[in-house]
Amino acid sequence: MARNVPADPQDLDLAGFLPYRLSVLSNTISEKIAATYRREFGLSVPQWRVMAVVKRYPGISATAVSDKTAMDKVAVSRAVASLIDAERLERRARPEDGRSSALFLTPEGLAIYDQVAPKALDFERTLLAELSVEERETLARLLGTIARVVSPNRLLW
Amino acid sequence: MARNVPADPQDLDLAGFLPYRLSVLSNTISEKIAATYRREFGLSVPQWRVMAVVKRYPGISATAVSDKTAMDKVAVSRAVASLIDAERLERRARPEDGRSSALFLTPEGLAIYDQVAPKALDFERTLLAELSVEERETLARLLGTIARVVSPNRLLW
DNA sequence: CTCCAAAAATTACAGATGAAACTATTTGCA
DNA sequence: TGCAAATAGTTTCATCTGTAATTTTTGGAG
Repeated sequence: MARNVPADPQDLDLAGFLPYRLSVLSNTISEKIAATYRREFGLSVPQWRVMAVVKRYPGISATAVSDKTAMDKVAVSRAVASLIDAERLERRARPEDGRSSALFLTPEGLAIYDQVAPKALDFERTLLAELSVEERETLARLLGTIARVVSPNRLLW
Repeated sequence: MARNVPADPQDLDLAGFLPYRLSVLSNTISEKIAATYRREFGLSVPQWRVMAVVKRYPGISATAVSDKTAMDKVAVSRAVASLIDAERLERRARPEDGRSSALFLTPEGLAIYDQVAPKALDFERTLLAELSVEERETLARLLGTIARVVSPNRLLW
């Protein structure tokens, strides 16, 4: 069997390495949430993110969606195209700027949103169920501090 | 301009939604670390993860690497194949089980590990620089609690 | 005005990824 | 012993993803 070598202080123990733990945790969580709306509505993660942002900011442009979600602009473009194709999103021309367009949920898109959003929030509640209110606030604050270290210019948080 | 619609309690505000924040934060961090070792050593994230685990557990099998890292077995297989090709990893047959094999870092692999690991740890230190020792412990504990909710059967943490 | 750099969005291409099928080996057990 | 089921790992194929190039439109310098 594999031997467990004594830890060198220079050594990187993945199990205790914050970036790694965040990555595994985040991927596991994202995959679980995505599985539900993929199965029920055929939505991908980028598609769902676009829908959530457009719901909150009706008439937003694709570039602004990209800024708000830290998604690649190509990913946004593709998600928007497929959502429009599925008649879940509508694009209207902007009179004041012919380069960009304004995005809105269609009634069908809104109906889907109204089914998915509560499930996502339920899932978050489950995640946080074992933390006290103070612990939740602490977690949010600590993640915020780290986020600001990583991307100081990001406005989202 | 896009209007900011008043928040419905049923609404999902991405900026405050934990799974989303974790995802953006984790992807940003992973990308920053990966950029350094990709540029300097041509290592991908899966490759680096395999190297880190093999360093810690010499002679480990590919399946065990997959379990420890929550990586897909296909991803491990490909990372191992490319690392062997680059002579950074060595595969030895297991006399007791012809299906699996034992993985080791080559001297070159170890030399790379010894250069990358300190940089990764430095990066982690930077991330945590603005947190007190107690806050770091709290963060680790809170993430651990959530991780156990998400995957109770996972042994890693 | 006219021209050109910059911005919004899409397209093209190449590399990464994951599910499912496949091969090889081992194990359990009738 | 013999053989079905399970396990380790690889390959295939279709899809996804990111980078770079392209298109269209705008806005500002001269």
